[in-house]
Amino acid sequence: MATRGLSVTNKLREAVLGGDYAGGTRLNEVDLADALAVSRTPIRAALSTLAAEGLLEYRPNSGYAVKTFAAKDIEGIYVVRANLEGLCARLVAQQGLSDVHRGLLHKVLAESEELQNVESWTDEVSDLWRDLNDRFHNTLIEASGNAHLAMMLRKSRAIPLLNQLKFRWFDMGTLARAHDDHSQIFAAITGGQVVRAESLAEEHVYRSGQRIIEHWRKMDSRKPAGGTKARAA
Amino acid sequence: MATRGLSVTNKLREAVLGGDYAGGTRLNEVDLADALAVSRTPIRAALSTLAAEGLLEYRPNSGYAVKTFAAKDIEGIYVVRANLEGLCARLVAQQGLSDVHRGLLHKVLAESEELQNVESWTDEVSDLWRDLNDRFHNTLIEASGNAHLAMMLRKSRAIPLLNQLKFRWFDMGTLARAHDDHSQIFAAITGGQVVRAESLAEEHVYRSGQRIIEHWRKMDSRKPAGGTKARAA
DNA sequence: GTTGCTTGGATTGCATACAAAGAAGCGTTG
DNA sequence: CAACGCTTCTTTGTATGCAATCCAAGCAAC
Repeated sequence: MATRGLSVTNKLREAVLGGDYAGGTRLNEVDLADALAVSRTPIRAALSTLAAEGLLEYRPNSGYAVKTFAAKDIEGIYVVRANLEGLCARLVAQQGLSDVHRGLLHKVLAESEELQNVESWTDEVSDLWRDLNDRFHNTLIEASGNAHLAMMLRKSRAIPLLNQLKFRWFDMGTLARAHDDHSQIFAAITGGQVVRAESLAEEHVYRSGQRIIEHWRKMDSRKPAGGTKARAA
Repeated sequence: MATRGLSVTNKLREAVLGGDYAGGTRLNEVDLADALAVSRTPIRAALSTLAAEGLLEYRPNSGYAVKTFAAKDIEGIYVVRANLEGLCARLVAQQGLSDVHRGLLHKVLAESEELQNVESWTDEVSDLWRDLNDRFHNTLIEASGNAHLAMMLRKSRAIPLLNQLKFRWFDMGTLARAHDDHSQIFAAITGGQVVRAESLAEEHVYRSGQRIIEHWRKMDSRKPAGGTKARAA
């Protein structure tokens, strides 16, 4: 990492996305500075950046706090994301895939296919799938060639706490369905079925959103806490 | 404004969006600090925020520069924005309008109707229309009740230099068409015509995007400059 | 003429001291 | 007992000095 500011920004972002801090946690500048062994200056730079990214909330003269997301917020985010992923698939289907991107997707699908053979859903499998899933979606985004769309989707996928939850609750059946979705989307794209690619992708994201919201609600109901103070990262 | 940091952020944002700096202009911290009569600290805060918002580009140890947008970028942004505005109209049509929002939209449309009677397209009329247009779209966004969608659309509409150009090239015919679009979208929404509302809104934005891209290309071709140094705001 | 190195100036990165705003506790007063 | 105002303490906001980095100009060697 080039500068401390960037390094801190990345560390903090990861911590927030990974769920190290509960929603609403206030982030104290000096505590963070001590914990990360830098001065307040790079900390403040990082905080302002993350606030602009929408991960933190800022109140003048009061500081930064981890943004809280109610189930309704997650719902709103997924409505948008589904739409954008649909758009993305449509664009790619229209333009066609480059050899490189086709190769990448093919590889992802092959590895996913292999993953179907494991017996049970462990945390390790969960991490493997998360990686494959990310690669699939990221490749599509890159293939769309639309930088702005890429930025929007990145923001729509960066939600505090979510990484903690993501895929932990999967089972082999859900995995099979998700993999099948990916295969179908890929087929629609290579077959130039523009409309089908769009609606498949949209539906794919929408459905996974529904599952996430469900689990988010459960988490929400058993988590009364607010305004806790942050501990060191 | 509560803090200097926020004040500077807003001033700078306005300056960038308003086209005070050419694309690629490097923003020197001490110059800005002098010009705005504050120290470098709030300037740096503002710059990092605006970079996270996507208005500036940051290079470690080298500073911030106004992001440049090629016509192709504008095209990409408008593809996304059209899709999102379509989604927004669909959501509103699904949920129905509250009395307040219906009233606001009605008022906007009435004022737009009146604006049709002016004889020629002056800068003053342009500003009036910009206000009406913003109010129409912002009201729809608010009526959607989706904060994330609102954020995405805000980002899709905040493009450096664009405010300078926007609507200046309109004529009475274009105005009539835009106003008619708004009326039809409103009618579709109040009539619960969900699909129609979506495609009308999408098409409305897409078309205006086409015009903007056209004018952007013209601007681009007669603007060879790069890397100019910033003057005081 | 071109390539590579060196050096000086300009600019950003970071730490720290001090100022100012906000929040919590405490005592007073009705 | 409640409410108000004061005080004090915590935390953020700002300025500034110094260190680190980068960039360009000049020079030397090929």
